[in-house]
Amino acid sequence: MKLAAWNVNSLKVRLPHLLDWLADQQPDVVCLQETKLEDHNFPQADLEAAGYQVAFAGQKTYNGVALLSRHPLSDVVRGNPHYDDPQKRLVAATVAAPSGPLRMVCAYFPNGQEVGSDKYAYKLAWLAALETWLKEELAAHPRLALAGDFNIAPDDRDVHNPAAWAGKILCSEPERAAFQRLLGLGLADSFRLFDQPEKTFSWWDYRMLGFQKNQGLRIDHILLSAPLAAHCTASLVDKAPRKRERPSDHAPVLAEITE
DNA sequence: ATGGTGGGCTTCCCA
Repeated sequence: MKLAAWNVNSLKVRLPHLLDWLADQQPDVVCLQETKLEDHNFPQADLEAAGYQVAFAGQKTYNGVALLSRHPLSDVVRGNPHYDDPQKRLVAATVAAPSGPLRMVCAYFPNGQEVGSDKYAYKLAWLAALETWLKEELAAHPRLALAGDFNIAPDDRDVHNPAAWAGKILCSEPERAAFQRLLGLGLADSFRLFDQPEKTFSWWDYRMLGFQKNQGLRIDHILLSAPLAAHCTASLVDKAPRKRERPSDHAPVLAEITE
């Protein structure tokens, strides 16, 4: 089983990249963020033709998430039942994986813009509500994965220049504490289950030649509940799509789980 | 401290 998460920064623009990447990698489940499409514009036929069932929650201009699965999807939930949010950031579904049902939660965490701003307060409130909901989801679904753009670099290892980013948005202590609370629910950061190359990131600013200089952050994650983490055999960032022309500013992340 | 780039119902907002 190959699970993936990718912030595509406009599915309309990135659909060709996504279709190429699906053909290359053949992931079983993919969580997409920043689709920026209303539901009636979602490219369902193209993705079904590529072999994927889809579930999505989108809106115009901003946000938008989608789940793709080669196995049947059921029990789709859009948004957090504990947090009435006009911003489309969450979609969850149960995947009928060969090894048994897998609860997949696709998330686009708020960016927060700047520590102390209104958007930062929203981010922290959203994180608290996510924790409340996930506790219930985990109780109901022991085999659960939370994947997406967390907009949190959990550790200084996940930051190209920790001194410059210290206390800043995506790296602040309250954000990192919220990430640790998610782990405290019984989730593991799949990437850190393995030895990893230093300076592995998943997002690079379009500006200042960020990618060329590898000035990035690791903010896209796949968290696994214990029964899944126990069977995880690999977790990595696939930088290849970020090297293409007109790329998303994020690279896809992957986790493999033995059947 | 600023600004660089990119996407979007664009002349600003969000990342």
